[in-house]
Amino acid sequence: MHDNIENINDTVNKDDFLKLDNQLCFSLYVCSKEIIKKYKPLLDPLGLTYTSYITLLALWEEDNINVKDLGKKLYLDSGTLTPILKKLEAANLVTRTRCVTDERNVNISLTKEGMELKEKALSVPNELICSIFKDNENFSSGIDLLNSLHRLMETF
Amino acid sequence: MHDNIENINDTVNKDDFLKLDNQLCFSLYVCSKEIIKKYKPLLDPLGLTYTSYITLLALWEEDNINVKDLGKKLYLDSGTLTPILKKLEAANLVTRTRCVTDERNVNISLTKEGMELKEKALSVPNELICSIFKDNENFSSGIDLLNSLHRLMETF
DNA sequence: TTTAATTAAATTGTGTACAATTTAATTAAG
DNA sequence: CTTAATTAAATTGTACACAATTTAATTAAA
Repeated sequence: MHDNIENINDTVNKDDFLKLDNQLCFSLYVCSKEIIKKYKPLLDPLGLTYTSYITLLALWEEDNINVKDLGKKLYLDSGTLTPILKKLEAANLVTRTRCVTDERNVNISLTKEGMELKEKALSVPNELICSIFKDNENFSSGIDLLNSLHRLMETF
Repeated sequence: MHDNIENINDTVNKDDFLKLDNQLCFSLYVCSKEIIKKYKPLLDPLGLTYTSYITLLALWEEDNINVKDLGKKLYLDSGTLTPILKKLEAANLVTRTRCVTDERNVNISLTKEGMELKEKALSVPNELICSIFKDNENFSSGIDLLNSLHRLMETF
């Protein structure tokens, strides 16, 4: 590993590495936040935050899933999910029930309202993309780029 | 704009768009969080969080900058920055002083300790990259990819 | 100039994130 | 079988992140 550090230093000035725009994470961090802000006007009418939206996305893909598996899909732990799921329950979009065969698990299921909300949410991805890109030329390359990035990250 | 929506629907099923892995933002959001977690063991010894680290990065690039301009660089508002800057001040890394010519502005300057911390932080970017990538082959393409993505986002 | 509008920070309130701990249930080991 | 280890959620505590409001200072307009 030390060899690799040396390799990088051969070609790039160490000081440049601290430059904000060279930071691997900073770009991701800013892009992510900026896009999440773009979701807000689209999700507000549905009564959803970004986090509750992706939670429902996961449930629309796979209903009746426990908190642990949901967290694995969303890369969120119970500390984040539990309060969000309680709010979704209070909004009558999901139910939270202890699993009868293993009382440690809590199963999350969509209610009729939760399922119906999907129809309203169908337009969100397109609206988001329209609000980001002027035209759709860049779109597929953008998605490919991000997916490959995501796969790369999963090798962590 | 409606034309563009139609174009997308011609090629991609509307329902597929809701699939989590097709989500533009979700990939960014997860990658960003995962990398920030990777910073933690590197920043803990310096007594920094990720946000205070990028704040110092900005100051190491440009010292003696007011909160507004710092926020523009970091894409953070005063609601986030003020508490962080107060903590950095309490840690003796920066000073916060009202600008004499315009008392509305607060100038942030590095202390001697704040400047010296940069030397310790020089190794962080390399260490981070080593902890993410097994080898450094993918590195420059990764940075290019993210920089182009970032530039794209700045056209919002 | 005296008020009105603008601007920069700070403050307030809400909503994540996540580490660490706790609680309760299940499984494994002796 | 009974205790020990493990597991899943929930809880607790800390730290952002940002919208909206407030406060104080500056600038613009009447």
